[in-house]
Amino acid sequence: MTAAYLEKLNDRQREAVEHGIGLPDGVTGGPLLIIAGAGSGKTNTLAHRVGHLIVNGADPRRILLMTFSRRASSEMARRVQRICRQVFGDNAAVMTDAMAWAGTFHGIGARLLRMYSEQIGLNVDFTIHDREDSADLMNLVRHELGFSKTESRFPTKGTCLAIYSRVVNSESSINEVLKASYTYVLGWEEQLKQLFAGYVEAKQMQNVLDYDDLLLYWAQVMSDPELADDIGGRFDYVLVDEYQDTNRLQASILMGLKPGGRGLTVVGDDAQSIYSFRAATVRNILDFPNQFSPKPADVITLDRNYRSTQPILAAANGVIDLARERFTKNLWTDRESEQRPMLVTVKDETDQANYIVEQVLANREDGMTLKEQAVLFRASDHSSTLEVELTRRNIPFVKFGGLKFLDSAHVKDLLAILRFAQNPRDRVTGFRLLKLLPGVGSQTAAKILDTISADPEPLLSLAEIPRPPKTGEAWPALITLLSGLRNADSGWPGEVATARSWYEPHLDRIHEDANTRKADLLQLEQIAAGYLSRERFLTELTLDPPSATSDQAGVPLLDEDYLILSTIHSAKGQEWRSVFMLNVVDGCIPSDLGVGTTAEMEEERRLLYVGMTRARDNLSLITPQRFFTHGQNAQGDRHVYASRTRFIPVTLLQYFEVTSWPKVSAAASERSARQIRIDVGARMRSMWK
DNA sequence: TACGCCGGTATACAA
DNA sequence: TACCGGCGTA
Repeated sequence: MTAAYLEKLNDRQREAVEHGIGLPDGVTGGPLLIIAGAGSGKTNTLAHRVGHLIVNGADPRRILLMTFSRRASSEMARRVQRICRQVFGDNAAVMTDAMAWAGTFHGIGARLLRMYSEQIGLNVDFTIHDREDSADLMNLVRHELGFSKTESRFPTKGTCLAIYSRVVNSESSINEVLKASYTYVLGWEEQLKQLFAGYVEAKQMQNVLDYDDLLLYWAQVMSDPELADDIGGRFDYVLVDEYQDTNRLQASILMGLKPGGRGLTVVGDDAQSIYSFRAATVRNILDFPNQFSPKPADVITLDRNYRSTQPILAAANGVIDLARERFTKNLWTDRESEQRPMLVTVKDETDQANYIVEQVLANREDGMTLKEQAVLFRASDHSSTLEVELTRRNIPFVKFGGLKFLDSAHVKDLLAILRFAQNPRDRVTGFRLLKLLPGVGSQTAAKILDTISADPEPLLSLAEIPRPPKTGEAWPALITLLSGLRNADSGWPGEVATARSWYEPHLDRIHEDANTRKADLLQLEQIAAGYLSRERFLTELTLDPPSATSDQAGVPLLDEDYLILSTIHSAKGQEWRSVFMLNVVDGCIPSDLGVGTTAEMEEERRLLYVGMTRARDNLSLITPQRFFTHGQNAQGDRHVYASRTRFIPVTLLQYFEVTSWPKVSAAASERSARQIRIDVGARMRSMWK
């Protein structure tokens, strides 16, 4: 019996889907590595494998499926269901809804840690710090230890956290990390050790975990043979997507879950490894097969690309061919096209924006919707000029990546109320909340938090301490609010509205533009309504923040047509008919910040490759001759004259249609710039003669 | 001790 | 630019 859905796969894909399934007596197959190039049907193949497992009798509750983001996770679930429907009909949803263990590494980690909290001595009500909270806590400890007043400058909170995070995620020593990436702080090694010890202690006292803890605690749990057996025994199959972007800690967890590799499948593409700043290491995927003995993992390579036209692929292959180290083969396709990708020179960022608007509208005239087109860039702020132009021309767009809704102060304030109610030992949150009151600064807040955290019921003791001077009526109002939240008076999600109505007067007092911010708070309240409980809301919002300003359900924009703006990182796994890449110049790609080592440079090259391989039919790389930069060095804001990215040397130009825009006026404007019509300088000088 | 002002300096991408 | 620490004032 051959299922119909298998017929649509190519031989390699089918091999990957069927690997180890249908063995006698329900024996689970050995470890499998699928090397899947860009556009090779990776998601589809993995979804088919999961679907095929379920169709062949695997228990969906015992499948662990880890993806890179929740967006990827829900896309996967959708496809699995579609596949299962071909066999189970309308009952398919019952099977796929039972796939409770699909999510990100961090999300799954958080769930398991809550489940096993008692066994590992963790309070089940732990809250999770996002990056900013973690940095703030690091800063508190940094102050306590007196490192903020050192003679020569101690690294900032952000740098400290970055170092700490890398040490944890790469499973290496501080010394190794400093030598590799932070040589300029090598002199602070001892102090950093002290700081990190204090940071870890503070987190434990306050019952908070940071992102890294979710993996670190999980890995620690897996080092206990009994617990490892118990957790690993929950799952017959473990599948991991985007394995090239996992770090050593994640690999350790995986090996703990399935030491022999039975039922283990990982999928990835070393040419698309772009997350080393999060300590991801391409070695994970390269070394995967030989982790197992006596027989290494089977490897299946998917190198047929179904996405891009041949000329686009030729150009992308040309770029990645120049990489120092390569492991995967070139991709191939039979999608012929006459149209080579464009390499367009424009005068500056304004012209870059104008060119894109013109092309996007022209494409739409030709029947391509805005949603089928995307503009990609290296760093979030590269799109600002374009955003202004799109807004001016009334072209709707949604931006992925970069600064998010959740990062704005007023949203964090409102969340702080809920988080403090959930975990009143969280000092960072407590500080944020208390400092909203008039007349309360760091000193007063610290005293209050010191006092109440000594009590087994901090929120109850808050009501008993003397009212801090200068707080007026704001103090009893806060007490009422928090005790209401503690007793769950308004229930969920009603308490979000309660918190909001408490916060709004403070918002008015603190911010000039209170009204625009209030709209965000209403939106947050809507989002909250989609979650089952306060704990779920806070956890999932922290682990998987909306990746775009309009990423939430219920926003009318989702029904409309809009252009996609995205960082290259956020564009991972996606595709569009037409792709524009901004600022394909040295200084942007490669970023002038990230070119310290060869490894970093190579990652920048892969980043360009990832961006280019998102395109199906049209690809335009744009190189402004000059672009605006701010404050990266002593000169501050200034224009920089740019040249084409070093990743496209002259030898690769054959793959592109090289042109400039606007066609006519480029030469003309250059002429007029050279021709001086009035000598202003001379006039100024003559004023004083 | 809260808070606004000022000058120096870091450093994107993101679960 | 945006943040951070230091300083002066209420």
